[in-house]
Amino acid sequence: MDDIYFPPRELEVMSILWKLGSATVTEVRDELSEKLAYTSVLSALQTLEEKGYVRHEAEGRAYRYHPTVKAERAGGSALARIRDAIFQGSAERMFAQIVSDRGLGREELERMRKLLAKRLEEGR
Amino acid sequence: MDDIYFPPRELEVMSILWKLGSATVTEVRDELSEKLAYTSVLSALQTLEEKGYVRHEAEGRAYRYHPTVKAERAGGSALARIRDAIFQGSAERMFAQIVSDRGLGREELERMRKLLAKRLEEGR
DNA sequence: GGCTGTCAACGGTTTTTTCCGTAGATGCGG
DNA sequence: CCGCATCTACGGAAAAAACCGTTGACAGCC
Repeated sequence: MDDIYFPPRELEVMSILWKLGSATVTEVRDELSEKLAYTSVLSALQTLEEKGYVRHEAEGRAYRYHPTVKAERAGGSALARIRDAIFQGSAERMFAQIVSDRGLGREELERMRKLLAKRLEEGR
Repeated sequence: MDDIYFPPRELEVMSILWKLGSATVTEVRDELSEKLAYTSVLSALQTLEEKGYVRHEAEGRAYRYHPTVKAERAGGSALARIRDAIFQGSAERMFAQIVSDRGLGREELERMRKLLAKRLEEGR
């Protein structure tokens, strides 16, 4: 599949767009962890647009940027890359790493269990 | 925790070191998906060493490179980054994405179920 | 000793990523 | 209409990443 990859800053910008659904330059800027110049944020968005990961439409005088890639798809690509490169292709090992997170709550784990159970049924 | 991040090529090199346990420049080179010049591979390893992710020892005339970071730890860091940036902090959503992979076999899913069950017990 | 092959060091080019200053357009309040 | 604020476009600097040519060191072989 075409492989989606975001360098650190571009990933942070995409993260904001996924969270907000869409955003203007100023809105992205306000959400960033570090305070960057307006033009820096604009540049990032323009780069992402050039790569085809976002599009924009006019909104008053400003542009509103929309992601053109779903988070799930980017996530799938990123997870596959990690699974293959770091866990040597083992989804199980990757899963073990996720599950070992001490910050996981009981409810969250329960919902994972349900999801897995459902997947085991349907999958035959 | 200190955040571990590998750009694409460096990740591929690390992947090979994790797989083989350790490797010389030539061995890494032979495993690479694209055929790079010897010096290109050496450069990548030297960069990684500068960043502290590998170390080397003499082996005959050559150097043998060892990862100084465990795959699990790099994996944990990468997964946390994906969870936060792409799945907006939801391990559950991330998990759902993993589980939706059609390539997952029944046995693998079963072992995941067991892992999760165990985690649910011990966690109180 | 001279030749050959393998190796690391060094330096440099190219490309990508990150960041921002400046300039020009436009809208708004007075 | 003027000044001010807000926005995009443009270009470019700076840093990081990717790649490799050249050089000199050294070992093995004849």
